[in-house]
Amino acid sequence: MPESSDHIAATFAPHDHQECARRALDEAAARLAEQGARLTPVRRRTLEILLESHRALGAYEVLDRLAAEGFGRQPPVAYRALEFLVGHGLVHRLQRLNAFTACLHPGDDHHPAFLICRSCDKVAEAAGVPIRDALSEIAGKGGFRVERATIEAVGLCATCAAGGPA
Amino acid sequence: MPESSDHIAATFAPHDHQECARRALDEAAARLAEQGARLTPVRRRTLEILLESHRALGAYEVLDRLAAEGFGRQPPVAYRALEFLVGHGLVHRLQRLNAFTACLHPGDDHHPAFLICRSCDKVAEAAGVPIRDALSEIAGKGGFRVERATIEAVGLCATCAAGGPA
DNA sequence: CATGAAGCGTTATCTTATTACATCCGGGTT
DNA sequence: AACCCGGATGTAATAAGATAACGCTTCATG
Repeated sequence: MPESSDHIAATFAPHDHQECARRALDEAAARLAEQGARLTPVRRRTLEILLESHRALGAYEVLDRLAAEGFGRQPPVAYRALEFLVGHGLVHRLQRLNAFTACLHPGDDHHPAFLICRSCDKVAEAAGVPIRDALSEIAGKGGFRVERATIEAVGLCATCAAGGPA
Repeated sequence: MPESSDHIAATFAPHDHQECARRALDEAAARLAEQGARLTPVRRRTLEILLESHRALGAYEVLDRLAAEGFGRQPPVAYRALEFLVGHGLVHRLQRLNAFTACLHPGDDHHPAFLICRSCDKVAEAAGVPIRDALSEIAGKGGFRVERATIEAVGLCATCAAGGPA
């Protein structure tokens, strides 16, 4: 399995995105089949839409796309599909952005830290464990038991720092 | 200066809250005076409202309070006061909750991690530096430079874990 | 093939946040 | 005092994000 830092670089660098999205979709389908959950047309399409870029999309952006393709045009349509995907670890919700992004390697570390590039808007997942450990340790000294944590960083990716994406 | 873990315990444990709020307000006033910024009535009252508990309040909760006391009753009234206070480091915005909480020790570490108790809803600030360092290191390996980070944990505070607050 | 749960669609509504513009107030200047 | 200015305050209107409640359809299962 690749290092987390490879995932980060791979997300921001130009790459064969067709391939990258296809892999993620296949993995998602496989995982859902295992769990006996149904990847219905709306759900599949929602995931595909998120997989088309590494950006995070708002629920209404997703909804517009779905509506344009013949699915329902009311908010619950998008929210339900997104909620399902989030629940199955295939999509992440970004609190800072009120937006959603496809998970690129479901199953690895399901509670990553997110790196959001303010220039290209792409979102990468970074290993969350060491950060969560640091947080839990500090919290624990004050008697607080951490159950879930949101870790989201805004900054500049290597590609943009080097003068913008190709 | 006390350890961060003391701040955490102090926030969740029963304590002389009058005193605690008064101190924070005094510090806030002093800091603003230094910066030549004006602590107007709405702003002062907004800060006081947030200081009345260690909970995070939504903008509309604050607005209701302000309106009931004779201030304007339109959203911008609350949002402007909150924005001002956040800008001067006297109030923090919690992304997870879409809510605001008073800063108890402005100036110390202005970018804390937040610990939100899911039982009593109180919010404590924990030392953010070590966590941010861990995050920056991981991100840096992937070529990402972190500029701002949101670190918010939900869990159970010591007081609630021990059977609920007094 | 009956049936009950899950899924999808709708309408309506709620919460959160911002834009745009009018008015007011305090300080410094003429 | 009259003037002007910028910041602060107020309003109305609307955008953006999210959920509740309800009915019809689909589908796996007995």
